[in-house]
Amino acid sequence: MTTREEILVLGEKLIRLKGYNAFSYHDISAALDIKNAAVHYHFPKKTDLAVAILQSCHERSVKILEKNKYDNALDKLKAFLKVYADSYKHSMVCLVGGMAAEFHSFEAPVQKELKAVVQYITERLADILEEGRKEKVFAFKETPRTKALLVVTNMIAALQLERIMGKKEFTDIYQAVIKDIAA
Amino acid sequence: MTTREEILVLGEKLIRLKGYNAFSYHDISAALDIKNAAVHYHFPKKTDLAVAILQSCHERSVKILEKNKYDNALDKLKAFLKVYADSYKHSMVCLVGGMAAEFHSFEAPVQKELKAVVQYITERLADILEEGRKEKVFAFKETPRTKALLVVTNMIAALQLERIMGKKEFTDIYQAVIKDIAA
DNA sequence: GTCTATATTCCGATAGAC
DNA sequence: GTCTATCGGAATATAGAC
Repeated sequence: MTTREEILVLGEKLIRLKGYNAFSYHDISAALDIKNAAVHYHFPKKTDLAVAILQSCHERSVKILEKNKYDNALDKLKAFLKVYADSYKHSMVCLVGGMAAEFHSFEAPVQKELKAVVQYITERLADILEEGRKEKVFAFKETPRTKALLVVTNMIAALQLERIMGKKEFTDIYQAVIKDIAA
Repeated sequence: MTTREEILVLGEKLIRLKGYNAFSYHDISAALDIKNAAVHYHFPKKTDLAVAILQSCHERSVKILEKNKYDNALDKLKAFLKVYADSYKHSMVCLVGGMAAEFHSFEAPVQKELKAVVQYITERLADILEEGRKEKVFAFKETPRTKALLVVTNMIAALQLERIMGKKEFTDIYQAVIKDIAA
C-alpha cells in the first residue's frame, strides 16, 4: 500500500472513531511513523483529505453495489447491510452518519462530496428493495425510496446507539430489519 | 434568563449545528457579548459544559415524557416525535446522534451522561409503544424495546440525512414511522 | 517523497483586578 | 460575576533542504 493509501485508510478510521474535528495530521503522521509535512505533501489541506476519503468511500460503494454480481435481491441486500455489520465489529460509526454531525463545520467541497455518497447509497438501496419486491422475496408497504430511507437510518443510528449504550442494540436492529423486509 | 442558562442554550445549539469539537468558548462569548473568561467562570472546563448540557437535555426529556400528562399513547408518541420535528425545523441534529459521532473524543463524565440520556429516552419510548399496543392503537411485531430502537434510530438519522440531502427525507421518514405504528 | 524548521492562528484555561 | 491580560499548547499549513 502506498503512503497516500495508508493515509486515506487511517484518516477514514479516525473520522469514524473520533470525528473529523477531533483528529489532527499529527495523529496520522505519528501512527504511520512519518512527519507532519509528508501528510501535507499528499493532502495539502485537511479539506483535501476529507474529500479524498469520501471519494474512496464512494468508489468502494460502487464496487460492492454494482461491480459485484449477486444471484438475487436478498443477497444484494445482505451485501449492503454487511457494510454496517463490519463497522459494528470495529466499533466504528458509518462515515456518512459520523460526518453529518459536523456537516456545518465543513467547507463546501466536503459537503458536496458527502451529499453525492449518501444520495448514491440511498438510490441503490431503493433499487435493491424494488427488485426484491418484484421477485416477491421482499414485502413492504412504503415506496422503495421511503423504505430505503427507513432501512438506512436504522443502520446509521444503530451504530451510533450501540457505541453509546453497548447493549446489543445494533444486533437487535439489524435482525429486526431483515426480518421485517423478508416476505 | 441567567448568563449560565444562556451559555447552556447556545452551547447545545452549537453542538447540534457544528459539533462539539467545532465550537470554541470564543464562539459563545462573542455571541453573548461577554468575554471568554466569563464563560470559564460558569463552566471551568469544556467537559463541564458538555455534562451540564446533557443534564439539561435529560431534564427536558423527563419533563416532556413524565411531567406532562397525555390522554392516550398516541398523544404521548406524538409528543415524543415532536422533539425531532422541532429539531428539523431549525436544521439541527439531535444531541444524542450528534454527540455519538464524537463519542471517543469525550472524557468519561461526558460519555457517562450521554449514555444516561439515551438509555432514558429509549426506555420511555418502549413504555409508550407497549402501552399503545395494550390499548390496541399501535401494532408492531417486534418487542417494545426493539421497536423503540427502530423508531428512535429512524428519527436520529433522519435528521442527519435531511441535513446532507435536503430533499424532504425527514418528513418522509416521520410520516412513514407514524403510519407504520398506528394500528 | 520525505525531511527539518518554522510561521501563524486558535483554543482551552488561569491569575488577578474590579 | 465579569473584566484584562496572558500562558502553554496544539493545530493547520508552508518554505526550503535533501
